[in-house]
Amino acid sequence: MITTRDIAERLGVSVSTVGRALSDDPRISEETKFRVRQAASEMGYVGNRAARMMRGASSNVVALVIPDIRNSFYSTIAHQLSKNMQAEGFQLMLSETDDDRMVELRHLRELSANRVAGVIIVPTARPHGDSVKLLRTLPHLQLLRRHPALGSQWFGVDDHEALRQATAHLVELGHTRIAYMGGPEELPTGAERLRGFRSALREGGLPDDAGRTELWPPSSVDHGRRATRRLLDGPDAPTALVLGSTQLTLGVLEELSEQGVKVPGELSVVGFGDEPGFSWWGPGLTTTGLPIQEMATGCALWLMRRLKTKPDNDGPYTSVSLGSLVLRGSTAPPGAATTTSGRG
Amino acid sequence: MITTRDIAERLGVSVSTVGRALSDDPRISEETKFRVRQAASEMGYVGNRAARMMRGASSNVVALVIPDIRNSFYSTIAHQLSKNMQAEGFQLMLSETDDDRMVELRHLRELSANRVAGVIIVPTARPHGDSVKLLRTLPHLQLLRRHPALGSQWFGVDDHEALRQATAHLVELGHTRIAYMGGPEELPTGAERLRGFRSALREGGLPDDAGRTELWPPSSVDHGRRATRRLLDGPDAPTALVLGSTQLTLGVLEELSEQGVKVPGELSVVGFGDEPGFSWWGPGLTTTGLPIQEMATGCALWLMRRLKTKPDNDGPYTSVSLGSLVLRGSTAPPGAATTTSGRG
DNA sequence: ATGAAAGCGCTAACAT
DNA sequence: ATGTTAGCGCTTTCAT
Repeated sequence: MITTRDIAERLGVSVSTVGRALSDDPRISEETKFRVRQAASEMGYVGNRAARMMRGASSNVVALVIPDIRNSFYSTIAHQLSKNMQAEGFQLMLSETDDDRMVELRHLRELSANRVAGVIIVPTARPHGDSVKLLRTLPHLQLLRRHPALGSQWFGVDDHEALRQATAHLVELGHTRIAYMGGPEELPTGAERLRGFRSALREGGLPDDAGRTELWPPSSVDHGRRATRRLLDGPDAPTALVLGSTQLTLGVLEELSEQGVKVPGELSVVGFGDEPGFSWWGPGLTTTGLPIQEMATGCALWLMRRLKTKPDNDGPYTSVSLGSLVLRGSTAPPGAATTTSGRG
Repeated sequence: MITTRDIAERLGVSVSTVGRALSDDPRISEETKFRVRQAASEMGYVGNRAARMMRGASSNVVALVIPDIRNSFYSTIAHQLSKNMQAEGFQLMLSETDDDRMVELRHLRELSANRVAGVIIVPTARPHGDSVKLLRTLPHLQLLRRHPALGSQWFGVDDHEALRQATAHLVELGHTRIAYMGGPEELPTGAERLRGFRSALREGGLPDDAGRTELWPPSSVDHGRRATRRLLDGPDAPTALVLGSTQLTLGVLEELSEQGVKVPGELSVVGFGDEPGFSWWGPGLTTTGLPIQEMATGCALWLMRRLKTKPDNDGPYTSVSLGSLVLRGSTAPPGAATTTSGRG
């Protein structure tokens, strides 16, 4: 690897001259600057950031700590962050936790050892004590999920309201046996969504046992399929289903298609998130659309600004985005005209 | 930030003793080791990787350079890499190029400045000369696409064979007016897939003008929709359509659904890749399934091994995975029984 | 306008 | 069993 010293020797000048020339220091003559830049380019010189960091320069890496990049929720976020950071000269580190607190801790240790400039994290349900400590020494920001121990800077969506709306839609249609299927209640998002579901039932004047709930840790496609089978096979099957997880929604849709369940005839369904295939599933899936793109962009811009201003702005900050119900064909009054979701 | 020196001072020992104790050097007494580890833990010491790198240690970061993480193709790869690297103590850097060679170059400059341990890259069509130079100094590996200037270590799929099979399936069904829609021909993958399509036509004894082709840079959902409209509105519309891009496939499916085109009655369709919604689209999408998961895992393992063995193994290496046609309901002989793909 | 030298945090060779 | 010292590549005083 070429160093400033190599350039200096070749040109018969000192390393400091080379360093100054490369950083366009006004004290260096234009001619020398030219020769240095020329040589640097010819020799393929690339500055060593590790050395710069030892001299106090900060890293240009921001880490994104999430459960699983395959979830299009998170890949959208990663893309938006990457795009916005690229403009400011930052690089994105990707750390997947698989919702395992020990994996999360290992990643945070590495990130800290690498002295990353900042961390954007979707924390696990109960982060390890050491993770909490590590984050205290790193500029960070919580995304979607919010754990009180991890500080008060958070970007997310109004999960309660999102599920309240989704459920209210079904209540208004006249459903009285509504099932909810969402992620684990131990996650702040899971808990809020469930609360939103229950609020809507209550506001609709429905008894508490009108709602049947299935919480699935981890919320995966497979679990969605299994829970759907249980729901359909069980006694007093519901006439409507609201979802509180994109992965579960994917599983539910697959299973309903396969079993040829008539939607919305036999069952009305409100999904969560808005994936590519949702619009063409059966009669079109009515679903809770979330402005993750905007949220991620806001998050990136906010962090960039924070990192660029010296005085470590640790003050609390909260940004809540609102979801909105996307009405398509998968919801109707109970016992309405039947459209099949399967392919016969 | 706590340094070994801080620990040394607090314990009244030298920095080397601290360093040795932390690296479990046999020369240090158990008692000292214990006291050092205790202090380190209490004080929240985290080693500084930048400093270690200056002493010759190599980075534990591997970069993945891809066009767009939202493409589930790439997010699957990122996940698989991340998972396999995690086990070996490596971190994943994510660099999105948006298929822009200048963005690609900027990323490679940063990665080089950060002295990443390795790079896994899906190169743009014509990488910048400087990108080529930079990659010569970094252990790297091409993925999916293969550019001769970037070395001869490559993991990918047999694009030619994949499209030959997909097209042959339609030829066997008796189609004689088959359209192909794929990514830009300037990409190695785009060129190979197109060649595969043409090979199948030729082998099926069809005249060259039996195939109509639409190549779309960049291959995006939107372009897929537009190209579909052109195809349907144009004269002598084809009776079958083969795709050579997942993003285009998504666009095509949306458009066909919306326009209520009867599949496979009016049009037989073979998609590319196998996304969640493909199985429940209309009559179920017949598509080219690709073993990206296996490919990514192989790629990760290979790179890990290469990085862990000192003698820089620069020898050529190629791994070609084979796709396989997933038969569902979207293909049938021309003019066969009609099933609607729309909902209306 | 340029050079010499110190020091960032760590490790390894060389003393005790 | 532990201490001293040099040096990795760079920036930044402090000379000249």
